[in-house]
Amino acid sequence: MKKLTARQQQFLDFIREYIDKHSFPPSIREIQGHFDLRSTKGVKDHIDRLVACGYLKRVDGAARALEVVGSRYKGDDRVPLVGTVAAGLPILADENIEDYLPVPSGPPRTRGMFYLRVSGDSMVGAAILEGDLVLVRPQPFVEQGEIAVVRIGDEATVKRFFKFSDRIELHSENPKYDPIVCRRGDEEIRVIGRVAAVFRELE
Amino acid sequence: MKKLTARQQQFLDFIREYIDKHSFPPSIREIQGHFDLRSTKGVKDHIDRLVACGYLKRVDGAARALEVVGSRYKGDDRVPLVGTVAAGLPILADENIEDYLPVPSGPPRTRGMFYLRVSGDSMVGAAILEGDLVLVRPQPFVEQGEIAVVRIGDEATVKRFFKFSDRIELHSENPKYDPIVCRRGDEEIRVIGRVAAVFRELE
DNA sequence: TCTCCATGTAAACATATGTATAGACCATAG
DNA sequence: CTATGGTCTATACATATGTTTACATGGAGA
Repeated sequence: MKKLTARQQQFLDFIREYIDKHSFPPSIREIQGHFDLRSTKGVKDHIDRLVACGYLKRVDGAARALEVVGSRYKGDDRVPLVGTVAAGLPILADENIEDYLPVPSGPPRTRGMFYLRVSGDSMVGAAILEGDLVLVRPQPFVEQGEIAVVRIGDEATVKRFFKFSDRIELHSENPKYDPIVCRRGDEEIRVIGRVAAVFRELE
Repeated sequence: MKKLTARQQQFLDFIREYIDKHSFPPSIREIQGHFDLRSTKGVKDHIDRLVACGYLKRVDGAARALEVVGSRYKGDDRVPLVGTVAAGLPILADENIEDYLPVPSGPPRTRGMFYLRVSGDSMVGAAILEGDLVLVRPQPFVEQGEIAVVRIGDEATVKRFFKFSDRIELHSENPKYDPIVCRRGDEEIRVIGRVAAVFRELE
């Protein structure tokens, strides 16, 4: 990513601040006004360069169709909160979306990710408590021992996932609960995704 | 806040989704296109009503100047990540800001709040692990037993806070560590704020 | 039934906004 | 020095976009 000149940085900063304040991007003439320019051309030049360098994206011709690259200022680092784990399916249906929440620490890819509220105390050993939100990255397989959201029959739960040649084991992180062992022919288990993060509000 | 009709809700939802996807709001004609309308008037009517009911804000006449009310889609629900607890002060200096992160579950007031990275394992019993981010709401006092960020002399730590007539006790949630007891005349303790939430990325 | 209201069509219209052409100024690298 | 690129003025133009007037439809409730 090419280095920006001081001036270019000023333009980018202004666009960011404007979006922060208004929640939509500025028009070219508004930028022009902010920098006290007599022509829109200068602004256009800067925007074109910021786009060329990858700091901005835009839709040509459309009004205020600017997007600051770098996720922090993009809308789609929000993911839906789709329901409660172990609350039965379908957990991924659109109608189940309770809210849209942002993801702290803009992760590399939020695409497709979603939050799920945890019920039960089976993962306290992993510092995941009842009521916590887990951020789920959907994927069909997880690494040995990773914390996953899995579907068992009609229910979704959070467990530590182990796969062996002849069976799958789902371990709770709570001595109160025994591992769930699943062999061929048993009720079907499907991995929904990996738990990428945990969020908890206190009180 | 007046209840919305199903149709109005659809329009609001679409605007949200559009912003999520593009990071800037749709134009009236884009909304029109999405709902397969033959006229822009219907859209205008809906937007006017959504504005009247307080679900949207907008700048009249300006292109794409829509804002979904509820802050969730506004930029300013971000709070700074200012450093690491127990890493020494000053933790609130501007120069210490490492990043700006969003707060899931749009809390009532993010104003003044900030994230702090936890070092050490003294709060594992409260499911707060090394490396977690704690969201801190600055306040000079906390309730009995609440988890607080406190400054002891030159250092900031996360502890459970108890105040008695003659002393203050700071309890770890880890049997390895004894409570810190502080009486008048001892090193000064100052409450920086209450831990309002915890965020952890796995791996 | 009649009215009201949410919803929509149709067609202009006004203006907000992006784009283009032509050229100037200036610092800096070659 | 000379060329290049970054920055900007001036002006005009094209079009994307919001606004408005007039009227139609269909369901819910008085």
